[in-house]
Amino acid sequence: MAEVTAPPTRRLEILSAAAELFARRGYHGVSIGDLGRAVGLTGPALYRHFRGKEALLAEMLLDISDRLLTEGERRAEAADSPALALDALLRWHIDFALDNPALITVHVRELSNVPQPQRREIRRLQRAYAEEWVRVLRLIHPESTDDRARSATHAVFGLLNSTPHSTGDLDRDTMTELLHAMASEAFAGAFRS
Amino acid sequence: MAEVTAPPTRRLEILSAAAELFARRGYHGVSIGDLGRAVGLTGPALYRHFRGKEALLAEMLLDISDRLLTEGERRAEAADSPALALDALLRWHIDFALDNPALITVHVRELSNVPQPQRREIRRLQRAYAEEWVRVLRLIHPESTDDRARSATHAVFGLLNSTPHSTGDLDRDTMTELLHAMASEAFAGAFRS
DNA sequence: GATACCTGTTAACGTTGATTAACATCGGAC
DNA sequence: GTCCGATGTTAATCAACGTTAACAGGTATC
Repeated sequence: MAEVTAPPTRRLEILSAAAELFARRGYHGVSIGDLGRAVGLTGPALYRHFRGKEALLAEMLLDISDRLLTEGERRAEAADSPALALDALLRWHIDFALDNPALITVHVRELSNVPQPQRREIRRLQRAYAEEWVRVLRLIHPESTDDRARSATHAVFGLLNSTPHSTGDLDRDTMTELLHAMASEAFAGAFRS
Repeated sequence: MAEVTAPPTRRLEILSAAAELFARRGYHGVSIGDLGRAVGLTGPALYRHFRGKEALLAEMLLDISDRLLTEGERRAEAADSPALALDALLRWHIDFALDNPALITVHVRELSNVPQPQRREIRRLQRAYAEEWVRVLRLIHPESTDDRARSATHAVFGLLNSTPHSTGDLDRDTMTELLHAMASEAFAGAFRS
């Protein structure tokens, strides 16, 4: 019995292919037919797995936002000091971005195409994730302000999420260390008066 | 014939409105009708000013790429030292991004929707602009590599271009100095062994 | 004051796209 | 062996979109 529902490998396969295509051509630039073809099916077959194109995008973004927030909070709270918590957030985000460049791209670009009930929830998760960074930053720099920490956080997100546009000149480990060094110093610079 | 062409104020008005809409909803998410309505016209009226939707986007991206490159090179070469040239590039890019958040967004997202003859030219300009940064960085850090400088440059572009996503919490001057400090330190961190 | 060009408009066309309907196959439960 | 749910397919529907055609007003020039 072990399993409650059959392994939904098809859904995941579709979501993965869709992320790739949405990242490359944008949500509206990809048709249901394209999506099906990418996994060896016809367009209408997708309706056996998703309510529609918007629902597919919504599920994708919800999943990303939730993973970022949940694991980010977990690692930050497991750290022994604010400085180490920031380091944990940085490493988690960098790993995620390097592992899932397409997801990061879609996450940052396509929110506006998600219909309302779920758009609000995704926004909430994204905001909560950013606020976790702000919280940790304020512990390290209590003399600063939330606004400044928030702007610095978004700037560092931009830096880390630039990964997809970097044509893989550097190997993975080098890239990880480069991004970590740049982001750390960027934060330091943000709070040096 | 005195005048070669009448002052193309309508064209500029359309381009400006289109940048705003493309940034918010994506190229395919905006119809010709939307574009016309945004400037108080009907859709087909746009064909009096542009060959079509793709041509409009192409012109927009060509103009941005050219302005970034031309003025960037001008300022970098007017500087008295590599360090000052980098500073000039930073200030130019920050000013441009804060002045034209919508253009920056479109510039970075919609290249794939430009048809081929012009897509290649835009790519060329974008690459040349990035290479100008790489060139200046290598003058400052001759012990590093082009690959590393290129990756660092793209990361800093990501940081600077995050502006549009930052909900204007900070005033313009504060934001300028924050971005400048973060980007400068990010570069420093990229080349500290 | 007729002519022509510039800049609009509305109506029509052809295509594409998301979605749904109707029908097929297949594997397991009974 | 039959029945059924899960998962596909192809054909049909309906709206939206980019583009073009046909037509109109205004201004400027001769």
